[in-house]
Amino acid sequence: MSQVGAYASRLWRERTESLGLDPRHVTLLRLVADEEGRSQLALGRQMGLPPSRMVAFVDQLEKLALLERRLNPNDRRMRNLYLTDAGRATLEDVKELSAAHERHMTRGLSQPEIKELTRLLSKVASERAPDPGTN
Amino acid sequence: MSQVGAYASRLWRERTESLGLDPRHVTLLRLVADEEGRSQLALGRQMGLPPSRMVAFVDQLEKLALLERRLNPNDRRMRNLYLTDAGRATLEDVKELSAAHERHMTRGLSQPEIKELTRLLSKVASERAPDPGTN
DNA sequence: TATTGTTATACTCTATAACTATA
DNA sequence: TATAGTTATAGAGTATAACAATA
Repeated sequence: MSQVGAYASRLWRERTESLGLDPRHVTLLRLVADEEGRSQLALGRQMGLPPSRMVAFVDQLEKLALLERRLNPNDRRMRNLYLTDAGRATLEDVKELSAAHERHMTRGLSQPEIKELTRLLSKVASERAPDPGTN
Repeated sequence: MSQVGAYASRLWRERTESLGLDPRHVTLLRLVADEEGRSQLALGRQMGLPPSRMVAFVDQLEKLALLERRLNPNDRRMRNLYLTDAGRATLEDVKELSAAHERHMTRGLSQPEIKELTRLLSKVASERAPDPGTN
């Protein structure tokens, strides 16, 4: 699982680089799209990033004009994040990239095998315990 | 696949830390055990590490007295690597850790499901060109 | 006084290239 | 001159803590 996962991650990284992004940029874009207007810190917590790291990621995406910070008028300490039109367009590209990636990774499997692999991996993922355990 | 793989890698890292090692230390120990007496550079190439990085890894494992450098008498530029008795003992611990890790990751699956998952992942892995993995 | 976001700082990991000792 | 290994150095990525603005 680790080996195949590492391979999938590496290939995904290479694909995202064709958009000038890295996988975490993509994750952030997706999270912003899920619910626009959330604060930097809230998104950072969801991604497991400390506030100081979020600054850099948001800076980079804002520099690429894919998202923008807007001051929250109700609490002017907060910067809420919104996609730009370019950001939305980039997310469409990401979806194509993602579909191509999945097709590539599973190209040796039949359709039923893909379904079964997905089911088994989901089952493994659902067992995820917060505590690594003594076993 | 990426998600489950990342999770498996993180847990494996945490387990190896209980031995004061990291996953690449373990990989290096295993490679040395596979064939003792190979040179640093040869092992570094196999792990995809440049010579300067190998120095640090071997230094660390030698400091822990898990392996040792011996000058090759035929070509005194070469340092060939050998396990110590402590290194062999540690590899036994690694095997237990590894078995526990596998049991933990697959604890939600039945025995036939484990076999099927292994088969499908192997099939996916076999579709790609070999590349030095991180384990 | 607490919270959001930013900046400063230090630490780790890394690759590259200079260096040594052998060949 | 070439090769195995080492050391020096500089760059990227990171976490932590100090800081400014706002509440």
